[in-house]
Amino acid sequence: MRKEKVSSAVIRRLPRYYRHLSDLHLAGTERISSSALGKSMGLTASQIRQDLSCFGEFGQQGYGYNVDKLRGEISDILGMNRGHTAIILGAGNLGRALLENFHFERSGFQLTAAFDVDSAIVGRTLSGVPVYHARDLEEYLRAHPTGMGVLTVPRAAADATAGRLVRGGVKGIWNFTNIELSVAGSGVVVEDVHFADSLLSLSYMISEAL
Amino acid sequence: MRKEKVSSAVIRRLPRYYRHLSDLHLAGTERISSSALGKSMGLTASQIRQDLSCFGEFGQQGYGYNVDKLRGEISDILGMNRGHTAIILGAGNLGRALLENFHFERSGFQLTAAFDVDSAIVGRTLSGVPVYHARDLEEYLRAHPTGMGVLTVPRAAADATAGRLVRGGVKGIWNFTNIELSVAGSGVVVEDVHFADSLLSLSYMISEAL
DNA sequence: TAGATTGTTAATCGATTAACAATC
DNA sequence: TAGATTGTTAATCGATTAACAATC
Repeated sequence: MRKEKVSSAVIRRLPRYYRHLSDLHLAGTERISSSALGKSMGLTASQIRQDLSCFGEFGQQGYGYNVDKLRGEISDILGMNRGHTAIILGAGNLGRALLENFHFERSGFQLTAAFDVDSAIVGRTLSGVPVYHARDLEEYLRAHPTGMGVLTVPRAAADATAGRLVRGGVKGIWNFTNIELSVAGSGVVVEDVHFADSLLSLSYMISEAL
Repeated sequence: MRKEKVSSAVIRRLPRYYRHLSDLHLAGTERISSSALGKSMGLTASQIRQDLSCFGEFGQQGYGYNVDKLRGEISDILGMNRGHTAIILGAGNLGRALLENFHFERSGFQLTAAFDVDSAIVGRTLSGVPVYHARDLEEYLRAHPTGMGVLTVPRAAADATAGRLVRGGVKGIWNFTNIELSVAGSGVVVEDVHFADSLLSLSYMISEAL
């Protein structure tokens, strides 16, 4: 029974399902039951069946799930085959690390451009991606409608840059700056990667264990 | 009423409280009520009071909370003042970006060393942190007991390196590799930063919005 | 004193788990 | 056919929200 509104707990598990199914497929596994998958992922079989039932019926009684078929279904659900485009804002250390090492295309995103203000890199091409001056962002977005912006600018420029992205029509922002963006209500979705928050959670858990 | 076992939902919110209270303090705000803090963070006042009550009583009826005092209490709860030490495993692009740009000390961690196998950087000092050869990890950990390891090695080396860290006595691993480490049950806590999972969640949300 | 706001107990809501008829 | 396993409904568990006496 499909759901119209899927809870964020379920959405957070979808990429994990995708990753585990990809690994299983790579290892040559053809089919798997919810209970076997649950055991390998540390979830209950019930939860897996309940999660999948938000999106449709992908299994077969008495058999389980075809690994590659389910992997494909989940990649569709995640929107990995929609040809999303992305640009990077801020080609400093972190932006460059993502640009040069992260495989955007494996998540279904095509990285089309990077923007910075440093004249030492503006005009160059890094890992096949052209670097433009940040002042030309609006012009670029008009000519090349873009789905998502990776925000790796310095803290001070974060909110202003996010606003420019939103006005330029992006649908989502992958936010690596350690502030909470004030673009709420604009219809744009923001996914935060807060390193500091993550580290502090770890600090808590380490400290508790002592 | 203090709790012995605090839920992970609460733990995830603590760093946000810390960040907001720090901003408020910087902005000169001396006191704040749970309802005002809730409004600015998008939480209910009830939730904030419920969360804090896991750790003690920090407010005053009719007044609210002293911003700087509460900030200090939360930093203690998070273990920010325990002098945790950390090392980085893998000084590639991402490891270097963290090494050179992330302020570990602001989260209470002292970064004492980095490890890599690349002879071009082994022996050098990056941002004040010495880079040793990965083969010397065990020797280092014996001489310098370390609280936490930042795992930024290539995927293929991830699980083996995690095992060496655990046997070397670290209490936690900050895992940037996109695999799930098999160190469960060792008493070591693992905090995952799965870029690809995060991006796929964003992909889902962008795709839904269309 | 009157108003504000806490910490805590009770009520509600949502997510996870268990149970089971349907069926491959 | 018999065994396995699904999708779904019901039961349980936990987290969030509401209410309120206590008190600054």
